[in-house]
Amino acid sequence: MMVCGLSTRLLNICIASFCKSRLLGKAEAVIIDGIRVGVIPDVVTYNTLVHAYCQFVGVDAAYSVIHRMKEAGISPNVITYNSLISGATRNRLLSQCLDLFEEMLQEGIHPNVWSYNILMHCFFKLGKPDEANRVFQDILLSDLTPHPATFNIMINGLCKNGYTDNALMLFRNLQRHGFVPQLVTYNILISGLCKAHRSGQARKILKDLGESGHEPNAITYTTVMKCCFRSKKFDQGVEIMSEMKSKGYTFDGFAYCTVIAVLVKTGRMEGANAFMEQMINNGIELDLVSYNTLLSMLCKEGKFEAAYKLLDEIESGGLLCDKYTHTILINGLCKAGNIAGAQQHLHYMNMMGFHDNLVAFNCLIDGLGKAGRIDRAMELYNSMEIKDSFTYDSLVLNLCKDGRFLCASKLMMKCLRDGMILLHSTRRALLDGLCSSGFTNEARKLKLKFRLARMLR
DNA sequence: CTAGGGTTAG
Repeated sequence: MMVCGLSTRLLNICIASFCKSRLLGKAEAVIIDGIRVGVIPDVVTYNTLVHAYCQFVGVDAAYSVIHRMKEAGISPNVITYNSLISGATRNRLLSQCLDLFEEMLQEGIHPNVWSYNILMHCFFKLGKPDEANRVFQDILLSDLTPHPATFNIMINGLCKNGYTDNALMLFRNLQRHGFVPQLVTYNILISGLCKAHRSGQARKILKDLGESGHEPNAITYTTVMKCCFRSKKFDQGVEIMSEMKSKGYTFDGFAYCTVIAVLVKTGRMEGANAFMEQMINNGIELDLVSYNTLLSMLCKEGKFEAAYKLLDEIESGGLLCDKYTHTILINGLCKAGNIAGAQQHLHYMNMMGFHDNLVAFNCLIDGLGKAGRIDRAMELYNSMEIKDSFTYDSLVLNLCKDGRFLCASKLMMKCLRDGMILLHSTRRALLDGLCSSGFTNEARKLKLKFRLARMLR
């Protein structure tokens, strides 16, 4: 018996190692081999497998493992279900999350605090902060002991759903009640505040972090670096990067992509190329985001042959191009003046099931407008179900450039009715255009509407 | 079962 238990433990270590390296086939083979020589897999074996399938394949594949474990006479436990629910959350499948939760209760398995943490995270991820808050309150009122992650998930969810102030308030309140923030907590807040354009508060939290005894890690540095770049403090951003290097942090794919993207965006191609080379030489495995970053580099340099080749390379490597990949190429083609190529790729993108990629449509609208084909841009606009302020900005500006101020003005009115306020420069171009072509009344009317819209905001 | 950082358009 003792020997058998030990063997199962060894089996589990072996399975975990294969699963970590995404070698699910090998993990399965080891289980079969083990059974042949009398090593019986236990609930931990199956849970490891369920978790790996959730992460690398999908919840449905993981679910079929559950059938197999039941057949083998092993009952799933709370950890099995937590893995499944967490997998469904990653894939934004809310109804599946709730179904699994229900199923767990029906199986007589008691959810633990992690089950509720995952559920909260799920509600936040799907933009339902009220539901998440209800779960949070339930945890506090129940006899479960909240885990520090419970608070972190709550603070992060509030930030991501636009409730930065509530997140800060919760943070301070918790501190008053003896909650000791972890490094993650600081990272969550710094990121949230940066994204909400509250760099003053972000700096304050960064200072708190420095005084807390925690050492900022690579995630902290990447977050702050991104914040610098967004507020156009490029030198400061690069400085942070070298500080990160000198402290010996691994400069990982996240950090590299942050820096390379900003170098590409600001046209510093030598630097971008140098870092890309460094990233590859350092043996960092390229994932889809890195490939997308590389693609944006090639497009900016006008190397479209290489760009198309990269698409094939991505897919033959087993990755699937996402909406970013398509948008980057379509935008690149537009900016290079190859509208036909952009249209062709948009068509391809639709065929691949990305009809809802608004950013790509906006790129083509802008490209068509800049190429003097504003009527074709309007046609495309009319065929679109969803539009945003980027759509209107491009159209209004290009209509103005074409001298069609009344048409532009009509579109502007539609925006205002929908509660959108366009860029100051766009509004200026339209007002100036209307005035100089004698439509002073129209301009006056529009100005009044702008003022009203501002008041209603 | 473990929350946090990276890629797209005006």
